Amino acid sequence: MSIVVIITNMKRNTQQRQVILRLLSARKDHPTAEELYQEVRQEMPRVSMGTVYRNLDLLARKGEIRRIDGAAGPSRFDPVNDNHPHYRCPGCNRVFDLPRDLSLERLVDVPLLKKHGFTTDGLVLEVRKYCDVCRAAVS
Amino acid sequence: MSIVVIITNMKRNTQQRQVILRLLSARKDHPTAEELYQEVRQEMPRVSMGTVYRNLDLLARKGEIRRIDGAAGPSRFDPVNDNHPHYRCPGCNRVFDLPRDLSLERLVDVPLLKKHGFTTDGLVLEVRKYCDVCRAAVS
DNA sequence: ATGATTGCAAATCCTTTGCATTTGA
DNA sequence: TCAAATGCAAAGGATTTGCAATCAT
Repeated sequence: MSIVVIITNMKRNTQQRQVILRLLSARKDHPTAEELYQEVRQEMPRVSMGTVYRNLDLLARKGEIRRIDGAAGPSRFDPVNDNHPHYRCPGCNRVFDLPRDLSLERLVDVPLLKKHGFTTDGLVLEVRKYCDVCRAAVS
Repeated sequence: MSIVVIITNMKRNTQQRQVILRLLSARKDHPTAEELYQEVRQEMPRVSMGTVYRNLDLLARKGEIRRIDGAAGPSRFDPVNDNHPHYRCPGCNRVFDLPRDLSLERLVDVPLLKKHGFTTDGLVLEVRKYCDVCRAAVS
């Protein structure tokens, strides 16, 4: 049994935070912090990268936006060059293969994707689950 | 029309390369370069991080292993906090939403995942396709 | 008033790279 | 032999952080 308390203070609705959120929301693609910084700078020339990063992180942890990068932290490597799906342990952040019966083809409608012109090559599917070690640690 | 030539020299089967590949293959999880480096160092104390990185990169580009990190490059942010799937353009590396009719539920067998204890929260599904801008540029 | 947030700069983390030396084919 | 690959150390890009000043409540 474990109780997780997420402390996400965000007590002030600053100019910077509003502008960052507004500009991010106005975009159809999904910009990097740097790209957003350049845009924010147009209307707030004195804003700093630190502020952009801090706010994006805060908003993401509060659940108002989402950070999209399979990778939390450094790159990981798989000896098998294949599109098989992975899961990441929220505890230790390590990555593992899904059990063999949960193959990509069984989990994902690959033909439908192909019909729409998306390549299944380089496909990324990552889900989450506590690994055995971390599960044991909290029980 | 564009012809892509991938030049991946790898003319020598060095001690370092063999050890790196053997140790990576022996693992069930998917280690970072740093984790692998620590392991390689046990049997090759003089190996350098540069060599580990260079070999992992070489092996990945040759297709013998796979680099797994949704993120090529810096983090990207999505104003919608939601599990919707994305595609990445191989040309400009930007990230976009899939068309609405390709919803997560339509593409992925979420119930099957849940039945196996995987959380669909924080799920990452990323496919590839050239964006309109890059498609126009090569045609 | 006062504590959250900022700008700034330095620090940190991960990764790549230049170069002289070593080594596998 | 001799280019590929290494070790080392320095550079690079992305992100975080310490701190004094500022600003929202």
